[in-house]
Amino acid sequence: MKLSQLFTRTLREAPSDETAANARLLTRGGFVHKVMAGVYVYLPLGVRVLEKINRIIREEMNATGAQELHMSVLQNRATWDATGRWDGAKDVMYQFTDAAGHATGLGWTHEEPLTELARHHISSYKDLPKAVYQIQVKFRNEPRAKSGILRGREFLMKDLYSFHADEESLNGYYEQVAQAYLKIFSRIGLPALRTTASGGLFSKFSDEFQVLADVGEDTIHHTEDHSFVCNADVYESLKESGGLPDGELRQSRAIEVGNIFKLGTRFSEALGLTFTDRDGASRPVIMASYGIGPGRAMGTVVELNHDERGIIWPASVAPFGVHLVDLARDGRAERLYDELTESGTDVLWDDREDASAGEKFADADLIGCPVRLTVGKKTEEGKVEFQPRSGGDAEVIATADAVQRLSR
RNA sequence: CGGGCCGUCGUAUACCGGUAGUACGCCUGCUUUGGGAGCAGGUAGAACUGGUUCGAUUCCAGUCGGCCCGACCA
Repeated sequence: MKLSQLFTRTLREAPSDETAANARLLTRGGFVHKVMAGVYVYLPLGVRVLEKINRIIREEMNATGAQELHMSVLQNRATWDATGRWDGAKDVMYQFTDAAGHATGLGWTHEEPLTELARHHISSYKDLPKAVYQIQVKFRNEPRAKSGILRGREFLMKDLYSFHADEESLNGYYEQVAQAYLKIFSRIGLPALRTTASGGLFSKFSDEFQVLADVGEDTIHHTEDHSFVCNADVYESLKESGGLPDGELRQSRAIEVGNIFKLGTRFSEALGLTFTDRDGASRPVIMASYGIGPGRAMGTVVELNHDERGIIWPASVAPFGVHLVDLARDGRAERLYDELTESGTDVLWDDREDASAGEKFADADLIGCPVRLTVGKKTEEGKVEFQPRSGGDAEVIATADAVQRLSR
């Protein structure tokens, strides 16, 4: 990608009304654009990051045997009346009447429509277990959007739903997904803590995945080594029942990047999702749901990985692997760009004629690709300056070595 | 939804009851190129409505909008 062709440009200063680091840096770098409170456009650079996050999620979800589908955003009232949640959700769900007079809503979660859908495809114990997921936009009329892209009214969610004939199957898959979640966050570069939370519907507890950060809106209690972590909802009841480990627990703010939840038969019973068991009896399907917010994960990565000059993306989710600063504009950078591209490395080539060296370096720091390569008049023929964004000394190496190092 | 702060060119800011200025951006020309270049010229702005006033961008009220704290967040 040539920087001269990029749709967006960077801003020298952040909008004065944004205080969250993720909003300030993502806006300055041209990753996102705020339309209104809690509603952000993802610009080309932002989409590249999101797509890398989503690819990781898909790989790990597919590895559990789950299959991707794509639900509708428009939902009808009848589905929601089956569980009584049409009225119950009226504060959070965008509801309206369409031109034909039908009560319609925008999806803020998909348990009801997904359960209804599953009735068409699950009717026997032989059809179980099954798991499907989507990466979809969700709408929630949040009373207070906040913290840049961390809490919006329109946001992406990966939601996975699993269907089981018995609890043993449910518990086994639930644990499998918990492990997949830890793997996903690790690959994204987020040190997520599996956190005991209130169970709500079916089981005593659910699991949240929390990343320590001061901008987080959750409070968690944990041992120093994080071998035990619980959220504020269950802290008191664990304390009363002696469920806490010995010793002093720390209290920290954290961002919830994922949540997994056993639903039991709440939705299957309400919507008539049953299966016929071996003995011929009709039983409700046992369900669980599992969510990750890819946009929130992206914002969390920025919160954890930046300095005063800009973002420092982990290689796994960086918009480009390499930011190639071309100060010489004599064809050498272009040859390097071609070589790197052919070897499978994503390169953002700053080929601008009218930008100063300082501006190019500043933009490279701001956009935050993990490696900056510089070709300038000072650079010897056949050499290139290699500078990791995360810090450390710049080194001048042969272009061939740079290509080899980056293609690994 | 309660509380607080705030709305001035695209962005960041200044000033002022009477003419809206600066920097960056953007456009033109020339000169520049290893840490946000220089010169010259140009472009573009007071959220909306009402009130006070001879006169309001400025003061007052309402509306709309943004941020922060809290409540809320299957």
